[in-house]
Amino acid sequence: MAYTVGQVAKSAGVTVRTLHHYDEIGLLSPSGRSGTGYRRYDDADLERLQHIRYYRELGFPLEEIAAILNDPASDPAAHLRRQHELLTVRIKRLQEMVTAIEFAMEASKLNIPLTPQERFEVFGDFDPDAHAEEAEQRWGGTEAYRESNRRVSRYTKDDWLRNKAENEDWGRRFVEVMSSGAPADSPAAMELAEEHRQIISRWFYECSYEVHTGLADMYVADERFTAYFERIRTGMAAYLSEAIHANAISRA
Amino acid sequence: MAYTVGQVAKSAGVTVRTLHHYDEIGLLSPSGRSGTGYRRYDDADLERLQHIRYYRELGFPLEEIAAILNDPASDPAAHLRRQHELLTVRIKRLQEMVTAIEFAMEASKLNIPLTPQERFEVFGDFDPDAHAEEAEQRWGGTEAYRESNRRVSRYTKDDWLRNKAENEDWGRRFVEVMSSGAPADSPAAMELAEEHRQIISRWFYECSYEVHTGLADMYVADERFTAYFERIRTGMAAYLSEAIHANAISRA
DNA sequence: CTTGACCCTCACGTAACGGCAGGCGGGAGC
DNA sequence: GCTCCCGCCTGCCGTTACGTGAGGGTCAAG
Repeated sequence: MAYTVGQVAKSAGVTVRTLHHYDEIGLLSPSGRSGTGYRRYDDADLERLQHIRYYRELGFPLEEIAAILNDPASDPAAHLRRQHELLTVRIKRLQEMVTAIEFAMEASKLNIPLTPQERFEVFGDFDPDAHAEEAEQRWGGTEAYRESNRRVSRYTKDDWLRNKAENEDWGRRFVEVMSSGAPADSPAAMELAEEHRQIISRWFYECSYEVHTGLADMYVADERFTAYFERIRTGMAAYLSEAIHANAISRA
Repeated sequence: MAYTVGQVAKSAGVTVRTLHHYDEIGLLSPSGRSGTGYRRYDDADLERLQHIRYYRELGFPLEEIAAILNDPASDPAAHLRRQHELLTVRIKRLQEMVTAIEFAMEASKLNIPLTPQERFEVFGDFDPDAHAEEAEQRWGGTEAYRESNRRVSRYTKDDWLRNKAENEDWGRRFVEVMSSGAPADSPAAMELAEEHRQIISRWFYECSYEVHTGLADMYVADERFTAYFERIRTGMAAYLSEAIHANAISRA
């Protein structure tokens, strides 16, 4: 039931220095000391540290965390509730960022210029004068980044040409199906919609049916995307959008 | 097509000082200056800033961002792909944190002690010696936090007593249904499972059917949770779990 | 031609630790 | 009982990513 700094640091995923720092500023002082001055943490200290870690992950400054944790009005359960709420808000925000990236990616693929607002919309929508920053240290050393780095750098100039060719080939065949008079929910059109989805998944990002229909909506909702497809073939934006929706429904 | 620092700062959601800083360290130098020395940013600068903001949000140190962006091997599209991937990884991690909170909340509700590993599991699973930190500044000023604060602090001692009473009342009625011999997928049992879900939603966090079945699984998978329910009534853990699952299926 | 909002360059301040120096403590192996 | 290495201690200076003025030009609207 009593732990040393090293043990606490290891299990909580922080450094000893961090625990020293928390002690210095009075955010987390161990409940006791050994005869020789060693810090001794108990289970209550660990619970407090758990809350500290979560609030830190959510971006709160230490001073504020101290204020929140020392507030006698909110017990441990209240903190868990608040953390749960803040986490879900945050997840929502990251999901919006993902959507924004997908939008930017489509725009970049189709050579459509973005306005400043569109580029930064997702950053500027909470408090007009308080914006969110983040400084997650040493992410560069994590698996996720290395993996991403490996994948991204695998694309060579050659790959790009192949991707372009694949896209153009798909476009030709899609126009053919359109011209044949087959409806947008015909097997042939749906098959090409599915191929469209798989091309995105292969070259860009895992494109679920949900994400795919999101793109479809974008194609008809945003006039620049619409214009891009209309230049290829009149009515293509709506037709493609419908085919994507039909495909998503039939595969679900 | 040319913007001043102030305009860029406003639309990108950063301060002028930040842009000055990026200029100083050579991360983002405006493409030109006016005759009187004013910084002039163009669209390419904005695109670069967009990438900087996303990488920052993902926690990369500025130096590394500079290295990534100056790498001739990866074009803008490659950055978007990488950001998309990193964001989804991050979302997954936050979702794991949410689950961990739900676990901790149930444990706290039922007075079950957690081991250090369980408290910090979610923090310690990437690189054994490189952990993720975050310092999103001024979150304390955002809407999300204030809202959360308002909600959490609304609970008074009185509320807690009411919550406890509500829970006990539910428990009594649940045991009654069990004793009546009705199967776990009977309307009566399912009705009480639904009520269980709504009590959680009302008092703790929005508990979807998915989250609810997650809890149900926990009740039978973790012996401490099982033991808690078994002390109330033999077979209750499995019965409750089954009722929750049946309820979720029938409502979906 | 003034005035207020906006821009410039220093330059010091801050938060949350990282990292090292210099020194004590402790337990396991001889 | 001694040694040896690892873990703990307390300073203390360094770093990142800006914040926050100070002191002084600039630009457009009235």
